[in-house]
Amino acid sequence: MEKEQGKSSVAETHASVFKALANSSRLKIISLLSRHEELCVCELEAALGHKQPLASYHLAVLEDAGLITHREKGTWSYYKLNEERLTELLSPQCCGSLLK
Amino acid sequence: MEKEQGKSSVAETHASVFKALANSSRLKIISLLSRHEELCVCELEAALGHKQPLASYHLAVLEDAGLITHREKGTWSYYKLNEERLTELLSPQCCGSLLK
DNA sequence: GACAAATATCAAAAGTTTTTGATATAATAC
DNA sequence: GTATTATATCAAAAACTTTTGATATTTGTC
Repeated sequence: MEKEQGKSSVAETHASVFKALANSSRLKIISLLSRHEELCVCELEAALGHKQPLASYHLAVLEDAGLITHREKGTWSYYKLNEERLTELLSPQCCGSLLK
Repeated sequence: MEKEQGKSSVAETHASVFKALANSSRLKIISLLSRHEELCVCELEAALGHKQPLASYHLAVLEDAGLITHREKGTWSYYKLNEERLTELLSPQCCGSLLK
């Protein structure tokens, strides 16, 4: 997905991260990744009960927001949580209930 | 606005708070309220450059999410930040750049 | 009580995000 | 090289959110 830039105000910058968090499937992905180090699309797809393009879409949104990263190995894509970014954003309490 | 209930999972509950935060006008309201103790709709409306119904709409979304409260005095409504709720949700770093 | 001001609420329009199904690409197994 | 599997991307449809303008309600002032 595009590395769209040009957001200006503090409010806009923050709003775009909260947008990425504002969806329960994406929060489930974050939670799954917090317990698994790395997961590929087909594992997440299965865990969420989503069709593959939908899983890929949510992963792209999260990656765009800098909340996850991925590496490719053959035809596989392994996604990984950017836990640092998340803990610099959310309170320990909130991380405690979201991650784990 | 309605006190809609029935959200189930942790992910859904969290997603609904992040939805409220996922909009730059609402983050501006939060920021304004963090420096003013209380503001009425017409002050926020002016500060944001919004029409009155739009300001009321965003305030209702924030209040629904438990991020602000209000009291009425005559025909006026004074809105106030629920700073506790915000600091239990967001990191000190994030509060630092959002509030103030 | 007529008038104006502050707010809420409503329904429709405009805009955005999510979901779907189809297709493309690349790697691996036969 | 054919088939299969994992993924991405696309365009259209469905769902949802935001914005608007109109109107209603309540309170305070003359």
